[in-house]
Amino acid sequence: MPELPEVETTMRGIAPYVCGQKIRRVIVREHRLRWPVAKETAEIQGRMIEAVSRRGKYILMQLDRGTLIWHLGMSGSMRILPTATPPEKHEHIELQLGSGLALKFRDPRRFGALLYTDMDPLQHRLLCQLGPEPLSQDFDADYLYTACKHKTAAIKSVIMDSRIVTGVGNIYACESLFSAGIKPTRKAGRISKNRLAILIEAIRDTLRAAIRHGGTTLQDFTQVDGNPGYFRHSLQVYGVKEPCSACGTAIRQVVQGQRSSYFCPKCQT
DNA sequence: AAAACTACCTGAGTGC
DNA sequence: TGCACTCAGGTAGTTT
Repeated sequence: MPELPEVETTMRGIAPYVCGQKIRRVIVREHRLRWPVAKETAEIQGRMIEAVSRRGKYILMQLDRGTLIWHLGMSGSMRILPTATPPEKHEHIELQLGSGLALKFRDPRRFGALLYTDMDPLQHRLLCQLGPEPLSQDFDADYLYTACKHKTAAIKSVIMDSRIVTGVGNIYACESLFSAGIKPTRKAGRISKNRLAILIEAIRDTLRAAIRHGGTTLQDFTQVDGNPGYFRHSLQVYGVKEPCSACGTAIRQVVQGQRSSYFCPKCQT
């Protein structure tokens, strides 16, 4: 499931193949994604891709004029393949490049998106409300303590709120809370600043480790070369059937805000 | 104001 | 074998 590490892996994977390339042709086989594919994509033929970056779970593709904004949704992935490769099922969008290679976007569940803006993409209405990047210095204990203060919501829903901090989804929220020894259902306003500082480091460490492993593949996600992400083998609680690796207690699964949370009832308080 | 819930979607897995 | 059903989750928008 594409969270920050999967998006980062994808962005790094495509960058060497798309930066400096001219967009020769755009094919949109299915417009009905989370939002209809931006109509401007019909007019970007001939433009140059100058840079690729990431903000939260969005991939920004800066052109010589305008910016493409991609989101992988829940099942999106990107591949770089020879243009002549026959499209796979659910391969909705293809950017054919001057190199003879093509960027191919596949998304079975169509929760992804391709948007376009002529303005500063960070001011786009979907991006302007995003909180700090979890790997940046802005995300520190003072910030999180202030954000959590007086909140009665569970800490897990707080760190999954993209306005508080961006890029943390269900899997990495569960894993980070396990690393920090904090129960996902604990009320955010009832956690000390010291423990929040530990949680911040746990989030950073978890995300960085996942990026090193090429992300987590449960079903659809693939790296740009088609390989899965290998962080699945490092998961401590998410979807884990075995007892806790630290203390041997059975991992518990509870539903929180329509999402499954996994935690060790002994290690996490 | 904040928290909880809903809709969007397909494929994998389960049980009969 | 096949059908009906449940579950998975990112996030904008709606309701409580």
